[in-house]
Amino acid sequence: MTEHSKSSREPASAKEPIVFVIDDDASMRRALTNLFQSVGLKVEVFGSAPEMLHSKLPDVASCLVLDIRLPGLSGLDFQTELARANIHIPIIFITGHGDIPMTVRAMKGGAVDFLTKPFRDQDMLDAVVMAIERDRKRREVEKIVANLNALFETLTPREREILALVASGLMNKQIAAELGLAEITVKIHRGHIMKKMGARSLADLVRKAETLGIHRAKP
Amino acid sequence: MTEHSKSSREPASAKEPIVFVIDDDASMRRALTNLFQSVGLKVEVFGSAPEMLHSKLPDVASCLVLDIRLPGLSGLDFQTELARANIHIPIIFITGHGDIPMTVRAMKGGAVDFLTKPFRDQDMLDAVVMAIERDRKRREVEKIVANLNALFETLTPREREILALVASGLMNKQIAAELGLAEITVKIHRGHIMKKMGARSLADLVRKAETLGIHRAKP
DNA sequence: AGCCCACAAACCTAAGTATAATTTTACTAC
DNA sequence: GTAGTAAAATTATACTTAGGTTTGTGGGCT
Repeated sequence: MTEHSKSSREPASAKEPIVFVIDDDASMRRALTNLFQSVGLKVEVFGSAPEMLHSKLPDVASCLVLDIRLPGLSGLDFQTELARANIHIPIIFITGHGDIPMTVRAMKGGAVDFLTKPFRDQDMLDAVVMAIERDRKRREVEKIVANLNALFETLTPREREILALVASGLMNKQIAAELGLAEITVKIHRGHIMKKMGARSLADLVRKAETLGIHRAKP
Repeated sequence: MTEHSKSSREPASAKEPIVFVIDDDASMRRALTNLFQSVGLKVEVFGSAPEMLHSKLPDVASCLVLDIRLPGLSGLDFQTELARANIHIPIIFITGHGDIPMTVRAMKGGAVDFLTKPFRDQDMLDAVVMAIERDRKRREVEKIVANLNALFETLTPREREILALVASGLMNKQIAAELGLAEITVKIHRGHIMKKMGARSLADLVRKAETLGIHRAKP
C-alpha cells in the first residue's frame, strides 16, 4: 500500500504481479502502461522481443501483452520461441491487421486472448487478470513439484528403486524378492524414504510418488 | 475392410470413429462426405444443429465439423449449448466469413481448429484426426472414472466416510477416535472397502480415491 | 572418514482375518 | 401400526501377518 513497500529494502516487489508489454509502437506502449498503472498493475515495456529476453524475468506471476507484428521475428514466432525455451508466461496478443489463421495458431499455442486494435480497455484488463491468475496457479503447482523433486533428489539409487515398488503397492517381502534382498533391508530403506520425502503416512508417500510421475519400469 | 463388417450383424460399427458434419450448404456436405469417406472415415451429416441433437449420438470416438453460420442458432451458440449439456465432442469450425472475435471465442471454448473456406483437404483431415484422437483419450479416462464411481456407489455411507480418512493417511486407531468407534470396527469396514473397490493394496486404494477426488471434509 | 548398502536379532505397533454376537436402521408385508 | 426381515453397523475375542525401529556388524567405494 505505502510507497516504501515497493523499495529495495525488502523483496516485497516479488509479490506483485507484472505485466510485460512488447510493441514497437511507442504510443501504444504508453497507452497500455497508463491503462495498467491506472489499476495498480506493475508494467514493464519493451520495443522488441529480444529486449525482453535480455532483461532477466523476475520470479513473479506475470503475463505478456504481445503485438503480432514486430520488427524482427513475429509475435507468433516469439511465442514458439518462449515455449521452446520452457518459458510459460501467458500471452495476450494484440493486432491491427490479424487474420484467422494467425489467431488459430496463437490460441493453439496457449494464448490467453487475442485482441484486435482498437480494443476496449476493459477487455484488455479482463484478459490480463485472467492471464495473471493462470500464471499464479501454474507457478503454484510448479513450486510444489520442484520442492518434491528436491526431496526426491536426496534419495539414493536404491531408495528410488524401492520407492517405485512401494508406491506400486508391493509388500516388503515382494520387494525384497524382486530385488534379491532381505526383507529387513527393504524395511530400513523404506524408513529412510519416508523421512527423506517428508511423508507422514504411506498414503502421503503414494501421492507424492504420483505427483512425481514415479512408476515401476520393469514389466 | 469388407462391406459386411459394417452391417448390423455385429456391433463392429461401435469401434470405428464417426465424423459428424453440420452445414446448411448441401454441396459442402457432399464435399466433406466424400473427403472423409475417401480416407475410410464414417460420416453423418446434418443440415442444422437440432437435427443432430435429435439423433442419438453413438458411444464412439467422434468429432464434429461445424459451420459457424447456421440457420437458427449459430455454430458458436451450439458449441456453448453442447458444453452446457455436458457433451464434449471436439469441434472443428469452418466458416466463409469469420472474424477474429469469433475465432477466439471458438478456441477458448475448446475447439480443435477453425478453418476458413476454402480450406485444404489435408488441413481438414489433419484436424479431424487430431479431434478424434482427443475424443478417444477423453473417453478412455471418462470410462475409467465411471467404473471407479460405480464401485464407489456400492459403498455404504460409513464406508465412504472411512475411505476418506484412510486415504488421508490416518491410522485405524485415529479413524476410530475421530468417529467414536472401536478400532476393530474400522478394520472391518476397511476390509469391506478394499474388496468393494477392488483395491489390491493401500497404494492402489489411495490412487483410486485420488482419481475420485475424495478428500476429508471435516477440518 | 563418510557415504551407501546389506543384514541380523529383538522388539513393538499396525493391519488384517475369522467367528460370533448384538444393535440399529430401513423397508416390506399384513 | 406392527411384525418381519435384510442390510448396515458395531463390538469382542483370538490369531496371523505386515510394518517399523533400534542397535550392531560388516563390506565396498571415494
